[in-house]
Amino acid sequence: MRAGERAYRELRADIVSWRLTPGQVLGEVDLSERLGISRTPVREALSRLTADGLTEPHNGRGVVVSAISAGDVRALYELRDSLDCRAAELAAQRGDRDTFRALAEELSHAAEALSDDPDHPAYYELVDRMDAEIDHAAGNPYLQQALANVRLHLARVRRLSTSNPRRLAIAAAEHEAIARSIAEGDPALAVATTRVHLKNALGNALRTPELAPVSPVAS
Amino acid sequence: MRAGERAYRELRADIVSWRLTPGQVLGEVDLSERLGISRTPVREALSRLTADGLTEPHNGRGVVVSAISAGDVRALYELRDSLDCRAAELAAQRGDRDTFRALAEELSHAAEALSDDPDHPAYYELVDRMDAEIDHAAGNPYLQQALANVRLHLARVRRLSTSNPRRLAIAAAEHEAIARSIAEGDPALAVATTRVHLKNALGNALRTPELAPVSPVAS
DNA sequence: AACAAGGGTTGTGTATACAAAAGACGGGGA
DNA sequence: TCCCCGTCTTTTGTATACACAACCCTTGTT
Repeated sequence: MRAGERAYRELRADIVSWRLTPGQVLGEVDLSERLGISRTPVREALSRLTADGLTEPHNGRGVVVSAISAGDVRALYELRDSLDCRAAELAAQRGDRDTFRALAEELSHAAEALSDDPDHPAYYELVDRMDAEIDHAAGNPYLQQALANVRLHLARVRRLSTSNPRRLAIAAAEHEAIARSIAEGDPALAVATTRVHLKNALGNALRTPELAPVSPVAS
Repeated sequence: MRAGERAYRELRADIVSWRLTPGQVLGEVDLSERLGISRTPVREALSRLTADGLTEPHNGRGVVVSAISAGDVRALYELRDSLDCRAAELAAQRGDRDTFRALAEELSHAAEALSDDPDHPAYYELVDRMDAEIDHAAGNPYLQQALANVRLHLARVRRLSTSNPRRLAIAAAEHEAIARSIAEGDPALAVATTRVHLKNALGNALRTPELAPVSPVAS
């Protein structure tokens, strides 16, 4: 694989998983030595990260990992509400009903899988698959790209949120409701179920204590 | 100014203004010679353009200017509807009423300015200012960035659309209605007026004959 | 002792050289 | 005559070298 691509994915994973914390300065020389590649692909990776909003230019000198505050989470959910509701609405109009019926069925059995694994990878894989199916059903590449960007930032928040089994069980039921409303081809209901889910998800995300109340200046 | 930044803006302007047409292959060496800079900043500019969606990787070999079809315009307006309506809604909740009252007043007098200039720069400047005020009032940087991306693509379409004075006069009235609903602090009305405007704007944009009916493969 | 000026150090922006990979073209064989 | 394979060219991907700018530390002066 191309070195620049590898560097980008590695750094992105480090940021999303909070191995790199906000305020961390990313110098080109440091990274090129740490990753064993030259500065050129490192520069490419850093400019892509900055375009994604995961890093910010730092006083004209390098880039730093962006902070993410409770206000950012609210703003992200505001945008996500617009995008997810529209995607669900379109999916209900255009999607394949059997696909979403099958997803709803799987989600109804997800409660058992929740207690199996400590990090619940099977559940998150299922949610990711549903997101992908909604994207595909909406059939709108611009909407899809905007959603991908929002999900990137939200993945960062999710790694911080406490994923207690109780909330996950409720979330699974909410996802099932969304899938069923899409399967029934009911756009208005798809919007409503999505909105309900996002309202609860935001409430849960804001319960994260590690979130800075306001965007802190990286010191 | 940095050479990469200049190259990016120049190429972006060329694409948006259709001086570079879809399918045009952008080679790094060609561009570096044409712009009088080395390949390094050219590469940066091209990767940013590709991230914006204005260019696409071409068979693993360089990039080409993206095509934009009637389907793309529909998809863009689907996304724009979600984003603009939400922005107008938030602006109606959070915005400064006097600002939008003043904008509405200016727009009500825009009809006269429409006949003055062949390309109507004063009118478009006013619309851009209103967009900026809505962005500011919404106070959501993520929404703002998503909107900027959509507007970039729509600017490309607008350069192709026939801007007949009749349509522009109607559009000005629609914008005035949006500004007034925001000034009155009525979120639901702001959404409604925005949606009306977008519906008409889409109809006008789709009347552009140069738009490929489906996304053509660049030959 | 504090502040300012200057030099050194560090890091980015750009250019260029080198390497690698992916078509294009031609030759040879069936 | 057509197809396949090898080589060749062209273009991208990566490395490195150089130039310039910003910060920091030191030193001298007030």
